[in-house]
Amino acid sequence: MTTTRKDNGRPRADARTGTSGGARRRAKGSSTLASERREHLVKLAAELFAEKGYQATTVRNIADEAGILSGSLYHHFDSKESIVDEILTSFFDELAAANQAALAEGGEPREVLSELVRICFGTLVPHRAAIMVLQNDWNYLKQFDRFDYLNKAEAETERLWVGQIKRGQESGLFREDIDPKLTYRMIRDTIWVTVRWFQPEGRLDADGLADHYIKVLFDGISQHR
Amino acid sequence: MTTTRKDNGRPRADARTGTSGGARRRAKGSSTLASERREHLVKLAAELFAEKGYQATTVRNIADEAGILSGSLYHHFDSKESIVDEILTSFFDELAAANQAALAEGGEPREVLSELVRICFGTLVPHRAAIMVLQNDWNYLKQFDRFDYLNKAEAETERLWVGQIKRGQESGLFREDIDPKLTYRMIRDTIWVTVRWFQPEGRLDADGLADHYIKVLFDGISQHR
Amino acid sequence: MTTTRKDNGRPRADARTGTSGGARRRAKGSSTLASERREHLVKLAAELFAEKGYQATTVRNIADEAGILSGSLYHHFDSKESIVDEILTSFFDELAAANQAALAEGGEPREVLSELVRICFGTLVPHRAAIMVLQNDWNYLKQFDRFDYLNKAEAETERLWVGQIKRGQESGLFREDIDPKLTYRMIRDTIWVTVRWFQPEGRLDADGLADHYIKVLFDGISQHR
Amino acid sequence: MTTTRKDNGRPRADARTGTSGGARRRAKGSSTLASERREHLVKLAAELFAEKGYQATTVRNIADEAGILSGSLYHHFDSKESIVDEILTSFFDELAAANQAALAEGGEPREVLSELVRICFGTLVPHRAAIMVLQNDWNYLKQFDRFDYLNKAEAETERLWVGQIKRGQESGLFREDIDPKLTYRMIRDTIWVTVRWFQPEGRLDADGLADHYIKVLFDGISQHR
DNA sequence: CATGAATGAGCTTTCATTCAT
DNA sequence: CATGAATGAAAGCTCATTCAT
Repeated sequence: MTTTRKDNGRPRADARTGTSGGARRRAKGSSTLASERREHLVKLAAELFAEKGYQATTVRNIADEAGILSGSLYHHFDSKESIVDEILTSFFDELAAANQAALAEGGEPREVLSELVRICFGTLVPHRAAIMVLQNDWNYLKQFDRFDYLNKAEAETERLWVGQIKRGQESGLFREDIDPKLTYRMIRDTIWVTVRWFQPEGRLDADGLADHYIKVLFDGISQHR
Repeated sequence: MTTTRKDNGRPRADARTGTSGGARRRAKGSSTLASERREHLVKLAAELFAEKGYQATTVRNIADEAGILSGSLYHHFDSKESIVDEILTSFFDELAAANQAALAEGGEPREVLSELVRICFGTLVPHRAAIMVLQNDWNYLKQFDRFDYLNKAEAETERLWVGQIKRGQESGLFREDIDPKLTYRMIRDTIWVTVRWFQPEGRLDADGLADHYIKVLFDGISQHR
Repeated sequence: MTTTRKDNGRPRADARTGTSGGARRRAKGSSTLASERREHLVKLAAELFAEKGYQATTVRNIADEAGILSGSLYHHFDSKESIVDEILTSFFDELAAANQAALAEGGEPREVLSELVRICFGTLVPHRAAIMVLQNDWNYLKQFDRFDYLNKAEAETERLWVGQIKRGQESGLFREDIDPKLTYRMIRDTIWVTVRWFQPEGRLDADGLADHYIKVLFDGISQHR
Repeated sequence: MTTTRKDNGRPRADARTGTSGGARRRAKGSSTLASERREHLVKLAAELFAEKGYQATTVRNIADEAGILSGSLYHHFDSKESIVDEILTSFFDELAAANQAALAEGGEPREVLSELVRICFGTLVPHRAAIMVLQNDWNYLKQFDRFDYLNKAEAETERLWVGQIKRGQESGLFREDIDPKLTYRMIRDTIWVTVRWFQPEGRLDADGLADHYIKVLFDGISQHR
């Protein structure tokens, strides 16, 4: 048995931290190479999923891009689903970690919320494909049990945001007449959906977008003298 | 020559205005009946597209829902594409008309913008399927030339919104430090994306949602003394 | 029951002679009108079969051409096969009659053969479609029992031609070293296949073609002093 | 990059000359084997096309004959069209090469023409299917752009034949009162159409047929004392 | 006679996946 | 690890034909 991960596609803890256990086990480091190959394939697939959509991307498309035959992909992944799973998992894991860190740092609700917004916008470039898939293909992917964990992660995120909004209302910082849950959803969607047209090379980069949005979010578009 | 429309799937003018020319022909009643049957099928398809997505919905799914065989659908439509085309066209036509009407009525930019927002939220229920398809399947559909007209319609809508935002800035009503185009896109996306979780039977109906969003949009979530 | 012929598609004797029995039965002559309508439809179908081929021509193509719906064709014919059957039958009947007449007239084998050749070329215009179908679609149609009669008719024609060739050889008019049956087949094919490129409006009309071919057939292309 | 040819179906030069480049690569042997499999499938398809016609032969028919599923054929070919394309191309390439060789050898027009006739008859057995398809299905296939090259090839062949006929007329060998183009077409058609009834096992083989036809062509069927 | 709706069988093609080599 | 061949299920679509109205 090799260390190649074909089982569930969910990265094990050590795979994410970068301290590959495989390297320790294999003097020659071949499993690390394998892992690099694997990550390369995931990246290629991600690009295609982002561009054409998950369903419209065939495993042959991915294989072609990698210069191999479609059947050969199954040495690295046990299904097309497991590839996208890997893309999504890595995104969610990173996001959750960043969110936790922001929370841990503490501060006024406005500061925390701003930081959460900035974190979201910050994933737009490194996790473009995952967000694109979530925006375009989630309606399809949600039917598979294997992706249930995404709903759980999202619920947890919602809990966290809504908590901050309520805290802001209680401390008199935020208006009383807004619905925390509703407001969270709108913020969330507004941010993620930008992935469809956002161009990192454009006039505004991700940080610029975040700043712009934070302004509007907290104070609206009206002129307040 | 028959009245069955299989050609381009784009509704004729009289079909959109509501003063159905077909009604006048009702003497034989067949053309109206045919049109009703057709509309019924479109509705069934729309429901399925909304729920499962365009690609994941098979023509057999649609036919099953209608209690006929898949081949029989082709008596009414040229192709699967032409069905979704019909759904989208009817949405865009109605939206464009409503937008024009709002513009024509005039008023301060804040009033016009509020009305535009309300119009958008107002389509959430009657055109749920079209909006759902646009959110979930546009990335796929855009590759087909036949849907190019949607891009044109969207460009026109953008022109209209951005015009109002700029007018508001010029008259000192809206902040100078927001980007009109960017702001429009965020508003647009924030509204349409709600289709994914909006439940008309829930706590807030479409009007309630609109009001809530208009508040946040103009004045932000911060408490302004 | 009307006099409309839906049964086997093979014209009854009186239908071919032109002295329509139907006219006698119906004072109003409606059946004659029906017959004209029917013949018109056959003509339209023939044109399409000639141009696109039998298989590639759909009953909808035919109906479209006639300005009716495909189902309506089945009031006149009981199947697509019966339409082509009618086209072929009328061709073969006329050809057989002309051949018989040529035989009956008698004369030297060279004269008779020339006449037979001329008859064949003479059908090129009035029976273009039938000949085209026979050239292009016979390989497909032959599988259906209903067209077996065409083989019999062809066998009879072959008997007749071969008889003349043999008679010519016996009387010393034709070379001894040619195979009668083989020669017949080549003559036959050479003539009919011209339907693919023959243009009645071109440099040579059907008679011109016949004369040209007769020259070559009897004396070859070599210069004989 | 693999050696499997799915692109245009037109054989590469080395595949036609017989000095298979694949043979050199035989070390692994896979590419040669693949090519053999492919050729085998083409042969099976050719047989079916010849017997039932191109349109009437389904890809399932072909797959059944090969003992595989219809979808599996698409591992080897792009489409049904590309299979027949391969059949026709290989025929035309070989014919063109043989014609060129005959021309290059030179000789009196009568000799050259005789050789051309013999070449045509000579393809009757090895390329039976291609010729059959051309006779029966060309009327259908010609509508596809991909087969335009066949028209060009035919035009080139015509140029070549007509040139020889004219040369014969100028040198006084052939009669002046025959139309070169017309004569060519009749010769051409007379030869190819024999594919419909020619049986290599019969009384005359392809050479016998050719000799018989050459006799009639040059000197006619009349007894010339 | 014609319509309009539907049938039912079949079509070519696609595609994720498997597996012996 | 990769290939090449195949599977098997399903996809969108076509078409001759039927039949109640």
